[in-house]
Amino acid sequence: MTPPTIRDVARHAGVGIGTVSRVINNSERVSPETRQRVQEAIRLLGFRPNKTASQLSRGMQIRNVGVILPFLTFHAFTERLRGVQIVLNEANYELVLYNISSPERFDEQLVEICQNKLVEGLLIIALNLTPAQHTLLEDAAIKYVCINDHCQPGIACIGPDNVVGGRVATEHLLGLGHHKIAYVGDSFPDNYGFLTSYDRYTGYYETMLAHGVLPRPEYIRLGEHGKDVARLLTTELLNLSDPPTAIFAMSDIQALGCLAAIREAGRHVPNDISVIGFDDIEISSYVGLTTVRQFLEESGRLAMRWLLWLLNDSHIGTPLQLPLPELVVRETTRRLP
Amino acid sequence: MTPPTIRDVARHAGVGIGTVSRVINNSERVSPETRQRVQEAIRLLGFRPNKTASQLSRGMQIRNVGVILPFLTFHAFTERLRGVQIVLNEANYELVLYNISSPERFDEQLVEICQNKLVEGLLIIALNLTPAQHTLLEDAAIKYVCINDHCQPGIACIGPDNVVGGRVATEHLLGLGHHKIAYVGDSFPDNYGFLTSYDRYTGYYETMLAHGVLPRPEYIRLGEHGKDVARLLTTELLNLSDPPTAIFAMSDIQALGCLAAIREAGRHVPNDISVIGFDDIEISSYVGLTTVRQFLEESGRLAMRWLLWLLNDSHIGTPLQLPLPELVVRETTRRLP
DNA sequence: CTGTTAGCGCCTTCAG
DNA sequence: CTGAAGGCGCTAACAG
Repeated sequence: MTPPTIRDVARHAGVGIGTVSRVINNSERVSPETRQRVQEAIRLLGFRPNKTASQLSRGMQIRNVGVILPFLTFHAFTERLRGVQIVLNEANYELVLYNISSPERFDEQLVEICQNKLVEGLLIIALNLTPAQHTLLEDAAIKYVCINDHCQPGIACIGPDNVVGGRVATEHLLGLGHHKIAYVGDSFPDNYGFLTSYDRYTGYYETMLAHGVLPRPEYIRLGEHGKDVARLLTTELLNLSDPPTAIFAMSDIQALGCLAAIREAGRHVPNDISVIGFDDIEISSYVGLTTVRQFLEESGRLAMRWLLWLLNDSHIGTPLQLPLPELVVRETTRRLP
Repeated sequence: MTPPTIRDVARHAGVGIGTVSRVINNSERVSPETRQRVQEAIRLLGFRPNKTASQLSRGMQIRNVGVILPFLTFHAFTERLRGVQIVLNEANYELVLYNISSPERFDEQLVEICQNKLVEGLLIIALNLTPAQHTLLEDAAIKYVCINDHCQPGIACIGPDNVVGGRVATEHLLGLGHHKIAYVGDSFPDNYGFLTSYDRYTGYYETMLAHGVLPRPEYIRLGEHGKDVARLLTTELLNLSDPPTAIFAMSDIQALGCLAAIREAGRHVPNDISVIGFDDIEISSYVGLTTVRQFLEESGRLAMRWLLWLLNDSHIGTPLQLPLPELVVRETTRRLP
């Protein structure tokens, strides 16, 4: 059944469409009885004005940009959203938020988005595009920028340098005299095909080698993303006959899991063992976690600003760059006695 | 300057509008040269297809609901967003996110939203509506539900019972033998006219009295919302000649501030002093904070489900109820020796 | 106060 | 392959 239109209502109420329009727009120039009749017809038919038509007719066009991301529940993502909002508040765009519930649904949703033509631009956070998906977007004339670890050439993309970040973390630990340094992170590649963990691990591995210390296989603990898995992995580490004196967790959330495991084991941070995370989400400052900052909010700001340029100046300006990951020393790392 | 239309492009390229339409929709049935010419004209004029017209013409209507909230940066709000998303993922609505940057702008934005007619429904989080704003929304035929402490009669609204929550927290502390209990919270009413702090304080105050202990004025510390202010207030408390043995912070974020101050003062939680928060945001489980749970995610779910009912069944069903606030005991409270 | 008439910008036949 | 015409559902002048 095609939904009822203003014309159906008019016929039903025995009035002209102009009157119906007046009623739904609360114009004064309608007699109470007529209004009454029209409103009844509206209720009867379950009529709901078509916003699209209304907008078109009144010549106003609402500009939307979309943000699409996999986990609204991840701090590293919501914190970027803040940056996005900051930029958008100035611009005259509405923000449409798409949250991918599972990897499989991403493609579906992208197709929908392209068909809808609701948004003019799309900010794609932590999601890898296939070539097919690129052309899909191009064809739909939807401009997009990605926040992503691995920037593909020719597409607007910003992201942190995770290898450098891994190095920064590892050098900090090494500089404190630690050699028995463990790595706790996501298995790579993860479900979304991401290599974040791999890169941070690479930074760790190379730095260790460069300093002449060979990372021990039993110190590398990989698992699904999340605090609890990290907690388990850390417990395993602590139970080793020769446990590490420091842990580099690939994310702050996982670092919090490490902290929990260490506390449960009755050990103390940073006296017994040092922990460094990665991301510098807001929580970290609250709990005093030493970490590597990757400028989350700023990445949201930059990316959205770039998208807006694309939309309005229609040429990629100077590619925007994020600062390199930066060490933030707080209270969970300490010089090895 | 009114933006160029498909007709301008057609004239410029010396073709019919049908051809232009075909080009922008990637139809096969266009000769390469013609397409070339059209695309040039498009670029030249900076033409961008009008999505509204396109949608209308192709008979598709996108349903949007909006969520409007004051601080995207507040955990208590973003966690509700998750619940919203969960419900929305099933339904066929897009989510438009409005972030209020300042109290003054709220009214403006609301007016815009009503004029736009972009969204059919609105979920209003932690924002008080004036009667004028109610009728504004009614007139625009925008259904709405509020997540709010104080439900006004006749409008769809759900929210936690803060007085009960305050009682729960206070009773817990009292039950542990504490009498010297401080309250750290927002000044009331806050900038947005909210009485959240007042209500939680009321729960605290009444419970104290009911147990025959008179709250001491110097134990009541009010200030702006945030971790750092709470930290300062707590330091003041600790410097009192007769400091409290327990603190009830009106939010988990503020409780974290208390924890920081206590740590800085060289005291230990929960041995020297107990702390209980309010909200049970995710961070709290990470840091082991005892708190009062107010079912954030669930409130988002319920509210959005309600809104969807309003939109599609057009009558308020049984008002949805949130569970009462509930004690979550973790590691920051302890029986008074 | 109310019905009628033009469009809004685009897509989709339908002839050519 | 391409141009012209009709219509999507609604609003905004107009006449009555």
